[in-house]
Amino acid sequence: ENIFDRSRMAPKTPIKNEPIDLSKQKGCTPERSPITPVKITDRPQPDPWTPTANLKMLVSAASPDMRDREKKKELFRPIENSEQSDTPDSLQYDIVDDSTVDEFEKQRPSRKQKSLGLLCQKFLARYPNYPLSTEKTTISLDEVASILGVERRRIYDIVNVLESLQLVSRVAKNQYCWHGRHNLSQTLKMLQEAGELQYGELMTSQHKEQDLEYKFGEQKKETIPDSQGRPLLEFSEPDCVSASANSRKDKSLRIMSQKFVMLFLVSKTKIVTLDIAAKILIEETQDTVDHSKFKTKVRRLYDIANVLTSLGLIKKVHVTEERGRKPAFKWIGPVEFPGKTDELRGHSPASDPLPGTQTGACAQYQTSAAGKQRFTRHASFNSAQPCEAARRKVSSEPNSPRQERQDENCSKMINLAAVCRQKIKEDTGNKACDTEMVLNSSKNSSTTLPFSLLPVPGDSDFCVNPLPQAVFPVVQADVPSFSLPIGISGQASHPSTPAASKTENGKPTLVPNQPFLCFPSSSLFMLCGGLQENNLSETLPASGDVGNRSAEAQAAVPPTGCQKRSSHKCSSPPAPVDDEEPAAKKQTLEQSDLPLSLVVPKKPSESPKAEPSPGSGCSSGLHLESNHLDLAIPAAAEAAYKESTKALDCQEQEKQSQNKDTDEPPLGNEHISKENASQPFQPQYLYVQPTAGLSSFNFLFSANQAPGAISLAANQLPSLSVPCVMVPSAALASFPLVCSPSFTSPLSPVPDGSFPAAASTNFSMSSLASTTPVFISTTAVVAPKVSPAPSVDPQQPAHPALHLSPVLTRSCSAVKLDSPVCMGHPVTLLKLQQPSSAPLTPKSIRPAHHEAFFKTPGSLGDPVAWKKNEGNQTRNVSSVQRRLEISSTSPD
DNA sequence: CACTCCCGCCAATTA
DNA sequence: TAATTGGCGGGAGTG
Repeated sequence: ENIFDRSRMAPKTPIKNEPIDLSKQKGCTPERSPITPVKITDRPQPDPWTPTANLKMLVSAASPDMRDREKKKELFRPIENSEQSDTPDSLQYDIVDDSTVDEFEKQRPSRKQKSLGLLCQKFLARYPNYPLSTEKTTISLDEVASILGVERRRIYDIVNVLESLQLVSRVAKNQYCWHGRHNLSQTLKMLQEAGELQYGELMTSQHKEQDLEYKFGEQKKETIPDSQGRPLLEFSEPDCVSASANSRKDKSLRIMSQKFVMLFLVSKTKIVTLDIAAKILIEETQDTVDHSKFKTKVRRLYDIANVLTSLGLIKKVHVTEERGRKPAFKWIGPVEFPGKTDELRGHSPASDPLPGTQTGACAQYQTSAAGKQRFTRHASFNSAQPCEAARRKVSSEPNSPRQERQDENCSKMINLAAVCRQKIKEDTGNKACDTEMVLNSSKNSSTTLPFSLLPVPGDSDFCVNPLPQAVFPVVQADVPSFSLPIGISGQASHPSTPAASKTENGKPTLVPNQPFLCFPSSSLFMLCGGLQENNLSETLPASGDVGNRSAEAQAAVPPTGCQKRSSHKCSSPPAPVDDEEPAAKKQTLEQSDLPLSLVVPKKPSESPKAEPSPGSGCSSGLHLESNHLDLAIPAAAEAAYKESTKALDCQEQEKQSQNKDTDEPPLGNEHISKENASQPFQPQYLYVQPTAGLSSFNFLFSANQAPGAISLAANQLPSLSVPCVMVPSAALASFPLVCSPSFTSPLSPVPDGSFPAAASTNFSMSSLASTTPVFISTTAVVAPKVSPAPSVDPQQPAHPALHLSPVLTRSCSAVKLDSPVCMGHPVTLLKLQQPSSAPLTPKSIRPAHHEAFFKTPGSLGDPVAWKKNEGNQTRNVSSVQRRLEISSTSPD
């Protein structure tokens, strides 16, 4: 807290605060004291206060509340860090730009600033995603409310949702216990299972449910009506545990939240429209859907969605239907929880080896709850009973579990990697689609998008689960080597890591090299893989210019990357919320916290770091900035990181990287890789987050040069000359991997023409802007068609429009063979319009700032500070990145 | 105008 | 009874 506060503080202080400070301090932020107004540079007087502002000041002076709000605003900025904040030491970075931006914002607190999503981010920023087992953080509602400058009511909104996912649990009045995401995957799994039971039926029976959902929400209702309500309820009802009191609670936001999440997990497409969700959630009301009630439900869903978005579990999208476009949310969190892991199973309380597992969750729950309370209401999982038992049993503290969890995470990650690999292989073998399908198969026969299914790595958690089946939609095996976050890969290589052992479950076959990367959807990542080593079938080293560029980019990036976000400076904003927002609104990222290691800012602004190779189209264009390998795995990674790192070299790397941050720009990867030993050189991919404009596409650029290294399946991607692959975000989400195929001449026109300059790496997205969806397949380009009206027939696999058009699907299977990757653009490209690099926003325009950021704002001054907390740094970075993006995007 | 969703009243629960 | 929670919906901000 303190941390950001400072930064915040500083800035604001000058103006409003001063008068206020006194008062503020009292309650809110004591922390401030330490603050030194570091960068205030700008902060200056902010802005001319508008009359309103003045008024506010006065008011605030008079009323504490106002002050609080003010604070919020202020804090607001800092918040971005939030995620990472837990480790907060280094925070400074923000400062720099803030001034400009902040001021604006400050001045007129737009509604957005007050949004629940933002608030949630701030909230999340305060706590580590993967808290150490030992530490248990308790959250005081009052405290948080005051710190964040909001009314307590709002905190409840956030906490209730978090509670539904077991990120927190209520310990006592006004007291919540922060668990972090350790249990998230388990929780999700439980929800998924519950969801299948409840909703699944529908689905299975009706297959389409989802289709319907997105397609026709209403119709669906009909079909499902009965089933829906009831089953859902069950789940929702905690009763199992102790239903006792629920009246009110039943409706509670938390239950709604769980149901909402269940819908995503059950959904094939992973896309749920608001109205459908509302209808489903109204359950009982099915019949009489009051309009008002519906409206209310929708409002609540927005609340929930905002929180989930902040967690990086979903993102806003629009589904275009016949009727028009509807707001919808897409699940970008982990998708498959292969149940397998023991833990996941969860049900068996006793069995769990790890506390972390469900049981663990339960335990925590209990523990936290131990005292008493509400868990009854909370636990809505069906499994509750077991849980209870478990809980009771488990009185053990959460802590221990946590640690284990972390380990688990690591292992999980590893597993994932393994899985991924396998998948890849499989995919390669067949169509990825198929595999996916299979995986998913459970539910949908319909071809959903192949990719959609994939587990997304939003968080490490996701990764965590061993996906037995997990398939990566990835194209082919191409790259077998995704480098996972280093840690992982490293681990893989090093047996020593415990994780590895654990991982086993998923697949024994972990290959060291094989790392996978999970991308959080939002940002750009560089992935390092040992391409060379492996041959990525797909990844072609882009030999050509592209390659070079990419290489350059790599070089540039890596270094930065190496720094990892730790270097915050690099900060490429990970598509922080804002960015996306423009497009989809935001993912906010939860991920942010994650270690996205390689996040690249989309914005072209300049890549601060990269610059050395300014030319490199990629870098320049994309801005890749920082990034680091780790990234791949998101949050988990972090956790894993820490621990694993130790085991591995990661730490060292990080540190080094950190150290280097500033210094070494290029080569980060190498360093890392070396350290890892596992891979000398990792091919890197850059994943570019969809910018606002491009929301739908994701690009992956191969960074590596190594040309020959990759042997694609010969043909696989031949067609694409472009080094980059665009993937529809949707697809991407599902896929962890994307490979850039070849190098080919840069300029070679892309079929679609979509990438004019593909070669150059600079995408001019503009071309893309055209709504036409572009598919890039090695072999063929498929024109996606939108099939708006899916055949209702359940049998037919009509895909929801959203997903790839059926064609794709098919094509995938068909085509895919050839091309490793199927790129479908999901639905229509809604947001492509802007090229990522696109128009800089005014803010973005200013290079100076960015650089500053990158350089590290706060840090500029002292890198050292940063270094202190490595872990933190990462986070910080991310935050920074976000920030950047935000700034850049915001204008939009 | 539609979509979002902030705000905060006020009831249900708890302490 | 007071405080804490949190449902709920008016209505404002955005696009």
